[in-house]
Amino acid sequence: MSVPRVFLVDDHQMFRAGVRSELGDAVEVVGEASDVESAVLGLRATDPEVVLLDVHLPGGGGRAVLETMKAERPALLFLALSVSDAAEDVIAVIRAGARGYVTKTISSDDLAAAITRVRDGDAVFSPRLAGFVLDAFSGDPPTEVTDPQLEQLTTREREVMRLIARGYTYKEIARRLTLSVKTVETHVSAVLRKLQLSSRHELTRWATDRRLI
Amino acid sequence: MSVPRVFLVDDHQMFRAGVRSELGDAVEVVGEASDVESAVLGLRATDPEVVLLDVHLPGGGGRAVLETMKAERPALLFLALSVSDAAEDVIAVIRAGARGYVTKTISSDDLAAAITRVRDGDAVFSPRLAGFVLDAFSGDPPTEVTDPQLEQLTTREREVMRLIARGYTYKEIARRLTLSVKTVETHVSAVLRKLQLSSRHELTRWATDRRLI
DNA sequence: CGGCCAATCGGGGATGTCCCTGATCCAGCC
DNA sequence: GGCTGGATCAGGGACATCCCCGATTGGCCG
Repeated sequence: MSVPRVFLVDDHQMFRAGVRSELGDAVEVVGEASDVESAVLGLRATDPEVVLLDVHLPGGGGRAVLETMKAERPALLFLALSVSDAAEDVIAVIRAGARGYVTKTISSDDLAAAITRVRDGDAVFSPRLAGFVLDAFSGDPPTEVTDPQLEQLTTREREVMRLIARGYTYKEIARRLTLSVKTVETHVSAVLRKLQLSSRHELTRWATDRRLI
Repeated sequence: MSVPRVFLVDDHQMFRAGVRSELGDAVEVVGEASDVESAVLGLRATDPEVVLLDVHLPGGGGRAVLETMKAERPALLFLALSVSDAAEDVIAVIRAGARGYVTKTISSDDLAAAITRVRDGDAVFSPRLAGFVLDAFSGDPPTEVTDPQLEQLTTREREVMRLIARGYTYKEIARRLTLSVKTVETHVSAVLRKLQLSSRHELTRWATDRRLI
């Protein structure tokens, strides 16, 4: 069994050095990059089996790399890597086609095992994430808080509201939730009307005041 | 000149490995830890000059380590290290006694230089952070910050930038400053280009982090 | 004087935002 | 079966945002 050929994408030079140093024998690092553009160029020029992909990346985030490459190289396997264990980050990157998601607290042994398993076709998740990942793909959203204002909103409207408050465009939200832009517009209108607000900027402030983001 | 004796505190094993691997000759790593408790124990048992301290740490955060140790070992120098460049994080850890703050996007050369400078008594900050850190501690003089990013902006651009970050539309800003909408557009474009941002939403976040609103 | 730059304004165009009307599908309820 | 409400989508329009191109004025400096 040969070691997996891996491409590293992470904007932290120190972290990339750690991966090379700790996984030296367990994987073969065929290239690395620190932003979206150089990642795409590097992936085109090399032939890795697994891409270790940081989620937070200058130039568009890890999803940008994923979406660009999966069209031209569908066989490429992505293992997402992040400091964040937020459900949205996980779900978004999995929806975009990643075959696994681990946090940066992972040990070198576990990371080597995760890379190998992804190379062999498995999906891999950090233990803490496994639960709600399955939850998100086969169940209804977890319990919501009971805020009199928030209660007026349907669950779908609440999802859209959070993304709006974070500055995502309608188009981005549509892609993220697998909806049409028009449906997003409908939900946004409903949210603004129910909360008696008049723009996404006011909504951002409203959500920030309530610590919803 | 001997190399600095360094103690690493970071919950990412991979990152610690990166530091050891990249800074191998420039520093002497006398110990490391991945959480608050073992950091305190390790620091008592060793004699480092500089502690490289992650801000987000299981068991109470980097501040917990700082506050525990500065009582029993006041001469210990702390260089805070974080993925975050948010003003709150920086200010809190500096208040607690850290002598510097760098983000994890730092290169190995810069990190080695930063550690040595802290060992020699300097305070070190990532370029992007230097401005508002000084601002936050230099007290009342509302002198414009010496932020390299902010300095690129002309006075008029700064006025427009503040209003944009507060959510005013171009039309409202034009009326308020007695300008044409087109002039406002010009200024906004210049601000976004100079700060390398791509939308008013990002600008809002940028300004909020820097306490400019 | 000639060059540079901050500040001001315009045309035109590509998107993004927000609202209006109207439509279909499905689930629960009386 | 009829009714209601949640979720989905479409067309069209008004306006906002952001970019490209351009222009003029005034001040400062070598």
